Amino acid sequence: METSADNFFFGLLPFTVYFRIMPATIKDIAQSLGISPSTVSRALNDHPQIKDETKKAVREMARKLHYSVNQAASGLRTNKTFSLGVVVPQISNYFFSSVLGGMQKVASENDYQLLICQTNEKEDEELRYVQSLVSGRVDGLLMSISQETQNFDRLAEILSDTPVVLFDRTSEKIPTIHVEAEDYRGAYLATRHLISRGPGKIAHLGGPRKLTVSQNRLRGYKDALEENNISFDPGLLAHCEFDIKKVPEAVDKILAAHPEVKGIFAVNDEIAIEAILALKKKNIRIPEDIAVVGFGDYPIARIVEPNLTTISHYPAKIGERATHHLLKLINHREEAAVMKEVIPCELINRDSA
Amino acid sequence: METSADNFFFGLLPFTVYFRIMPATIKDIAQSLGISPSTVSRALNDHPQIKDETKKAVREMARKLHYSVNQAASGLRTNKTFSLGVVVPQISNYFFSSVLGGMQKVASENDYQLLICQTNEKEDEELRYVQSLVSGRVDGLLMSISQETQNFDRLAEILSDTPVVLFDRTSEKIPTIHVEAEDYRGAYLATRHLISRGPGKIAHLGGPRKLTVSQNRLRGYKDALEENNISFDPGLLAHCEFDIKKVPEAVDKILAAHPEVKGIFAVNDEIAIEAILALKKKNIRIPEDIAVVGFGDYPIARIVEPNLTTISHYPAKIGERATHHLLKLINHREEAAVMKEVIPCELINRDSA
DNA sequence: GTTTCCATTTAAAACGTTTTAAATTTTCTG
DNA sequence: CAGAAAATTTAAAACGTTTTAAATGGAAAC
Repeated sequence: METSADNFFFGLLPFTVYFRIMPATIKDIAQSLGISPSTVSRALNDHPQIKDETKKAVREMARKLHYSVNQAASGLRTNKTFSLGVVVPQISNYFFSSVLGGMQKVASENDYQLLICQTNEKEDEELRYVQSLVSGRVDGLLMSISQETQNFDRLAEILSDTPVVLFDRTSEKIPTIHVEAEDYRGAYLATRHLISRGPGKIAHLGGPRKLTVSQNRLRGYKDALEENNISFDPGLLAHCEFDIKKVPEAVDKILAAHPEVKGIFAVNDEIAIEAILALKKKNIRIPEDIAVVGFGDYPIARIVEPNLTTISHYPAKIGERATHHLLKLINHREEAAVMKEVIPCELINRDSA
Repeated sequence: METSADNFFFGLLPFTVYFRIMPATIKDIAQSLGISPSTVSRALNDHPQIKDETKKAVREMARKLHYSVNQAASGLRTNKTFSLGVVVPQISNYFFSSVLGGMQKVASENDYQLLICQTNEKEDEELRYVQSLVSGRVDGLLMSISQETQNFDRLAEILSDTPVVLFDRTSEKIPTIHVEAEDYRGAYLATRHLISRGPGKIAHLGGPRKLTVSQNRLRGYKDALEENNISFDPGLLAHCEFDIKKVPEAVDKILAAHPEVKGIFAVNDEIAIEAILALKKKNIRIPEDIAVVGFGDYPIARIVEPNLTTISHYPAKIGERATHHLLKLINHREEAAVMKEVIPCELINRDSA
């Protein structure tokens, strides 16, 4: 744990930090007012059977003593934590951090807090986090499945006891509410847009094969081709696994097999932009020689030259809706049903296609 | 809460989700093995006084019954939550989401979890979150102060009872451990780099005046000028408040007053890139006419044209170190002292300067 | 066959809250 | 002013865990 950065300490002030004076409890309030703890508890929770006068006195004393409720105790008694667990493959990533922002918003509007975990796409970390969150830490789970995850049995088993909403990276093996971007239609729109620019072959730089997201975008691409009587050619498809380092090679491979390619649809904006960089390095003009469409409308899309035409899929909205559903699951579980919400996509027409 | 997106539901499968079969407790394990709950508790915690044979039996039964410890109960008894609260102005932002990634890493290595809140730069939300986190939810706090925050008294009071580490957005009014980027030196390096390109005026697009981060970067800029016998000219300084919409106007203002400007140092990469876009729109060549240096080394820095010369300040590292210090504070509070760690910066030389 | 000692196990209390059921006080009715 | 009804408060138990202090049982020592 110790690193060389330890050398960068400078003492600012020569005193030591102290803390954790035992915080005030309900009993303390009761004692100092000469009333019972149950009355204090009820007063604090605005129970109708408590006299207004008493409530006022209790609240005042609570403030005076810096009282704040012990969540562990309250949670133990009520079986509610007012926390939601979030399990994502990666936090520092435009898509997921935006989703998290949306989740935070809705959670906080409803007085819930977010416990956020990052799986690094590892199946075992994912399982460990889910396990830990489910054990009395959270009232429900928001989850986006890691790339690596193969075995859904254990996960489904753990989750069968807990309200959970899956978002973006979903699996039908976990029967619950799913919130996804309109990946299929987005890809369809993107591909159709490329086709509409004129005759020529359209290639696809795909994502990890296992992910439903990639699969749906691939289907959208294929269906758009088919609808325009273009037969799908596997030589025009390369999978980059969300890894930008693989892009130049993938572009080379496609161009070698099909020098006449007129358009590329990439599974996301990062890949699309790497493709643009690779094409520019070859002095291929965009969009005149090859047009490029991405997916996601990342902030870079309007910076890269040419500005990237892409599909916007509103990640914050995905987070908001997923959280909305989870809260509904938690608080009205009677009405809960297995279903899927798809957040609409939109084509953002810029200069790259 | 209901939005039009509710229309996008399609039932997937016609059944309802059920959950929350009462989870197994220590008592259940004890009962099914015919031993006492205390023995079970100790066995699960690998207490040395428990026979190996007993431990094995307990662990097996725990697995069989899908037992997992109730954190609320355990936390209530031990006064430990193994959670760290994180309060940031914004989650979906390259800098903060990267910091969060670093925090998650160190926290998880030490079996801690992260409770993450977003203040949206609002003082009242900040106070509300801190209040709520501190009340028995977390063992300590990682915090980056919101822009709006004026009154540190209440905050300092609440935090005096809890281990807390401030990062990036710090304030000396809260005497504890601070972890910051080397803002002063980074700005100094950036400005010196611009000066070294040849004679000419160097402008600065500054951040929110209240933030120590902005202040330190401004100091670095000024000191680099002074060291090269260039007197600071307020007409070369414009504050954009981290708001990219204000950049074109700020650039115009500076250029109107000083058409002979040869370099611009921006408080962060986003601002720098907006400045580049604004300059390009005026057909000003970068870096030949005006050179630009940013701060942060965001992913866009290597995409924009020309590629942005910038200062890398390693956000994940900031998160890792802050968490490291907080865990130390929590677990060895005797050694705790008020101090500051500064994470080194580095100039990343690309094409814009 | 006691006694001592050691290794294990256990009963019971505690953490701070909420809540059921009962008790107390106040107000109303005639 | 008694008695009923209503309003308000309270005692005590419960949530699931950890932990102190005490108990149990068996082996070793005498």
